[in-house]
Amino acid sequence: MNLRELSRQLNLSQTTVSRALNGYPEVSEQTRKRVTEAARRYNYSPNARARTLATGRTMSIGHIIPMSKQNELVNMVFTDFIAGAGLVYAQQGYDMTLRIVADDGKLAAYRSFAERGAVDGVIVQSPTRDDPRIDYLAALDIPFLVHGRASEITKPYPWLDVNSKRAIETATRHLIELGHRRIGLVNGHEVMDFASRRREGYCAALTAAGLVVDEALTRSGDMSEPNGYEAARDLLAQQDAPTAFVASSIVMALGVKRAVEDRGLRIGRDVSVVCFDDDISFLPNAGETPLFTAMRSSVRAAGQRCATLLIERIKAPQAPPPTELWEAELIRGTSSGPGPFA
Amino acid sequence: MNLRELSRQLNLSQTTVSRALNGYPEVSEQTRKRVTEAARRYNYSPNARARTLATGRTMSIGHIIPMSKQNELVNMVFTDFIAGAGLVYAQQGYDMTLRIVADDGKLAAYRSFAERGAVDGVIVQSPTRDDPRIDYLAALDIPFLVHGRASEITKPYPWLDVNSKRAIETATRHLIELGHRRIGLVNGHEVMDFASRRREGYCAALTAAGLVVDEALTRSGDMSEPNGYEAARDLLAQQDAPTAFVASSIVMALGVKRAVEDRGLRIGRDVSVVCFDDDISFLPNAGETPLFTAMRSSVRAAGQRCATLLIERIKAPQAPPPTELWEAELIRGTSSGPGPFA
DNA sequence: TTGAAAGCGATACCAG
DNA sequence: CTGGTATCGCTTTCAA
Repeated sequence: MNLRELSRQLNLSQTTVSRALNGYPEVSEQTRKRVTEAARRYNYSPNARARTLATGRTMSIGHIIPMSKQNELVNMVFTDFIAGAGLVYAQQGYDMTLRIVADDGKLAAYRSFAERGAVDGVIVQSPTRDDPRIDYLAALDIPFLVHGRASEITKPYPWLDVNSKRAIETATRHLIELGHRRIGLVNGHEVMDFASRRREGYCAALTAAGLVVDEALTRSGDMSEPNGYEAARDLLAQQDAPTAFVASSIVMALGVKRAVEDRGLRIGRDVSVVCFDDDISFLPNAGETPLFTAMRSSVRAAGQRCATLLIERIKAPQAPPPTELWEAELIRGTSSGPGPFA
Repeated sequence: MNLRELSRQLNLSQTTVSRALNGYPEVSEQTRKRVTEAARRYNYSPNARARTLATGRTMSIGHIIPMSKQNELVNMVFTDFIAGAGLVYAQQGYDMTLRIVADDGKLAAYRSFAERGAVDGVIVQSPTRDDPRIDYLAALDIPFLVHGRASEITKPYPWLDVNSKRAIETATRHLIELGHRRIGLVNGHEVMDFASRRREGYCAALTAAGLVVDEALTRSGDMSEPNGYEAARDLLAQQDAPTAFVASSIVMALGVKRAVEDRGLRIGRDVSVVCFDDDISFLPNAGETPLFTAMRSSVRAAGQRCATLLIERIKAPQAPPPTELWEAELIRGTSSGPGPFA
């Protein structure tokens, strides 16, 4: 049953039926009732494809998820984020259009979404410091929202980010206050914006305490457990090894932990480890610590907020780009499980 | 730039341009070249919304993810499944349309996908024994594929399932061969098809060994760690407590483990635990054991295969519904971590 | 308050 | 091999 048939049954024009069903005020209540009843009786439901063409809106938001060939696994950061965003979309009548792509296909995927008008807006996740997607999307003139920031991009664009720098700064200061003087940094790739901000926080805390930043105590690389392990192992093997670590993610912290224990040291006694993360990827050996729970719900909250902001932007594209900086609470590990802790 | 403008630039009809771009054979190579070049030059890309209406295909597949109010977390089973499916979709030119809904909104969500023609096909996950979605979708005449089965539904429908019964049967037999005579079953809700099959496997193994099924040794409920804990705790508190457990998922096995240890018993010495799972939900205290890895990639594989089957079905709707039963390998835990093991 | 008709931007049939 | 034209099913002016 489509609109034409329905309107014929009712002896009304398509226009009127459409208006009645879409809640336009100029329809008499009586007609509206007739129409809605008939619609229900004939089980009419408007064709989404046609509506989409007629209105120019798809009522769906694009998300692109990179899946690197090597790890073969989708970074689960995206899971909770998507769950949060999806809740908001559902509530607002949007669907999520998801595409899984290889890392090198990301840009093309955004382009395809935007140019073909397949979605009404897109979310950009995990930007690099100079992420090309941002200019690209701005030029294509499609509403978007970045989860994170790209510090090298100066033109205003809409983003929501968590204050990585401050969080790591606080964490590092915490270690300094515990008496540590040689503190290792096990960071992600610093082309990633958040990773470079985390280094800034680390450096800021050291400097503020009158300590010098020793490059030999910092490492950056894949945010994986094995890489955290290797980094910490190397750092611990140095003479004058660090007595504490700042890890840039839980996953890496777990690698650090393993390296520490491999040397026969004990975390919390011989070595302190703190970490910050809104990357709640699958965690080898991570327990359901309060930390972990907090991470998950924090990412979900970010997803919700990003979705909300994006939808607002879709509805009011002229408004100045929203920017929102979240202050992360420093969560001290009180875990009784094998999670990372201070 | 749209088709009409492009065709005017070229002094060709829309028809010809469309044909040239879509690789129809009846276009002369020369024209095709002119067209493709112009398309590139003008950065033309066909409007997805219009194409969707014209062809009647959306080139997207619907997935519905229930998010129960209570646990507030999306069951991560879906993550790897979706990753696998998404890979196939991307490869075949499909997008995934995702909707997160409350448990009680599932049916309506499928309906909305189907009736409005918003997607070309849908995936049904975690069916109950008599899942209403199946008849519903069949009546709506939209291609679908069930991951799992609904044993009470007799009409043929397309599905892919893993042989839960056999897996649990094997696992239970394994325990019997170890000498256990009182074996507890910690199962999911048995309205879920897979859970009822798992019970069947459990019973079959016992019966085959000449043992009687003691209902007092079986529990079913939420597939959560706390529920696994409670179930096992209760069973262990009985006189004549079980000396071994079959858990229906890793998560529950972890609860069982906790209950066992709470009683001062040791797994592998005092009590044996086996589990089967293609539910790779977030695991409190689970390690990246080979078991776990295997689960994840198994679910991903299932996602891939389901996607493939569904797309085939979309392309050949008349073909008899495909059905595929996968035999699960029984993975013995050789984990050195805190995972569940035999 | 209602209706006629013009889009939306492609695809696809039927002629030539 | 190319073109004219109807079509997909709705929304949205514009007129009445």
